[in-house]
Amino acid sequence: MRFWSRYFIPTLKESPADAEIPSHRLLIRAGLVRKLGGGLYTYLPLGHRVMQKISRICREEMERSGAIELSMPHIHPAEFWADGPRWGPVREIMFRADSAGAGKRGQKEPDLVLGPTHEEVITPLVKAEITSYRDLPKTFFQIGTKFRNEIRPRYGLMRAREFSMMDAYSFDADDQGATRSYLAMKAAYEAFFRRVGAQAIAVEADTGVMGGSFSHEFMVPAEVGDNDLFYNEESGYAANREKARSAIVPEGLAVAAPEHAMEEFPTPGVVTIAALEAAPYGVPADRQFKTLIYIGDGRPFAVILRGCDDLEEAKLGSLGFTLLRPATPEEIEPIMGAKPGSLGAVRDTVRNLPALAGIYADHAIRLVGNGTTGANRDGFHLRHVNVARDLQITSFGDFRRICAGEPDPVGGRPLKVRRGIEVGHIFKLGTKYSERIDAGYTDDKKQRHLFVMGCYGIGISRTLQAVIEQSHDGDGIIWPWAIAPFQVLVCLLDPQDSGAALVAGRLAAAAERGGADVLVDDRNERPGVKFKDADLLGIPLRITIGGRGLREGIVEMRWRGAAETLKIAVDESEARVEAAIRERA
RNA sequence: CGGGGUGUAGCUUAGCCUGGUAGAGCGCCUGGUUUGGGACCAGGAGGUCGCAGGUUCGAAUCCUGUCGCCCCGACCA
Repeated sequence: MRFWSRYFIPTLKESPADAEIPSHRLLIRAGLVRKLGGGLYTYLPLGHRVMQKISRICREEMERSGAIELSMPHIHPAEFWADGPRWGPVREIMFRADSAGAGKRGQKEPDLVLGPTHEEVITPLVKAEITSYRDLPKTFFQIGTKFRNEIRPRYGLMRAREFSMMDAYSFDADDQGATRSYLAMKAAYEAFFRRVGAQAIAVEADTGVMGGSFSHEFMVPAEVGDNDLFYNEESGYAANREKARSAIVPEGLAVAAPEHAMEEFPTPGVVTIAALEAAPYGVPADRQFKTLIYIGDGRPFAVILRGCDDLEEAKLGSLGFTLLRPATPEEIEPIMGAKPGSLGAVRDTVRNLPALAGIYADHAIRLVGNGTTGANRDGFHLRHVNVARDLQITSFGDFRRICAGEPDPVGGRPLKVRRGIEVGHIFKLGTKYSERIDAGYTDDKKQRHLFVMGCYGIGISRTLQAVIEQSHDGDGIIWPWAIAPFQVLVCLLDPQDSGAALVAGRLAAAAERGGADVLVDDRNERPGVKFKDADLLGIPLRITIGGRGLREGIVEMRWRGAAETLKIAVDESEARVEAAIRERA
């Protein structure tokens, strides 16, 4: 039981100017956090309590799933990262942790870095400590601080540079085992998000820089989220934008037969899809082939899409490149023979075909069949180009960005789209990390194999804010019972009245017997101030004790977010409060 | 890193265009009156106007640079 007058809950009437979204404003106004710098926050006592509760529930669910808790350093020798498979892309967001010293070593490669996650630390550990199939499988987890020099911290705890994360790593003997570990973790995640009161849904996700074979993201639907989720409730399909597929191209659709002989025609100055759509050409965008040149790990390659489609860059990851960027016009011209705007992938028109690592076509171009594309000659295009007869294609794949309304790939129902906050992510990694550092075990036939790994993360601090974003009203936060900083607020309107204070003490004790964390507002403030603060803090159950009620022999009980106030007789109030709490908890 | 914005008291801000003693509300301190939805009165403390240069008799205000922060883009838990 804590007394507000002796605790520390600095609430604010007005929002700080730099908080834009409701959850960020409420974090600050309700006295949960204060900003130290961009993406850096102090957890005040209330915020700290919520973090502790979320962490505890997370720990319980991880342990229930069989995962084993440990704790790794935050500071890592940089060589562990340099030896790992993703140093190149990841180092850009890593802080260096070298001696502040006299600034003498600033330009050198770092000796020490701050951990953004721990695959590069735990894989060598397991390599050294686990050598037999008898010790598998194992899943380890920890809950702690991560450091990422995000290019753009945002929205308070939503994307911070220092944040709290639960990270877990599974090691299995084989692929089936890894899938079992993955599914166990997925179930643990679902239980965790349910318990903390977050309405998170699992969606298929891209594996990104993490690599690996498949993955799910856990998303809290919210307008302020920066992920697009495509879904259909009836079919149960859900995926994020990077991964989402649609069934606009029927299975096994045959490419239309050629209709005419291909022919070149002049298109002076036409370098966009839109210009070719316009008079005098009048070629609809969905009858055009768009040819894009990218550089993947230093090698150029081409992607063909319908003119009306956009490339979903993340989907290029399926081609196996780790560093991707669009090619520059200077890089393109010597290879293709033309500048962007006149490119095509028609056989024999590419000037230096061997320079291309491949020509990858989106399935949807089969819907076009015969269309128009660039001639690899500035100012000329080709019409009556047939996908099968004329285009030089290495392989087909899914590269386009899908749109809401397209049929979902499971049942063909229209896909809907909404925004979401990513609060958790699970990856089936495979052997990407174990192979890199040759981490493996010996089986019962004395054969050596690589560990098949999975890795898993839950943003603890981000979950905190996502819950607020999902559960608030115009007056303040509405905490789910399980993670509320306090579950019961005893609102003592006349702290000077010893009779009222006595009742308050008894009710607070009763609430604690019921299993609640109790805060007593014993401040010398006017009732209006206390009520406003109570709503702002969002403690689930408020018990109000005031002179007016006591004269009638009653106290009041009100659930945050509920419209009605329950009046209960003082004599039965202790039993009623205790019972109400037991029922809720 | 590109684009846009912003920096004045603990918080929210006015003043800046058109240079001339830095103002308000909240919060805080003292006293009094109040006390069921952010009270009222009286008094008070608190600001080298982000920082550094420059222009000027004079700069919060104009110019240059720099730093911080916020928002939009690519990335992430």
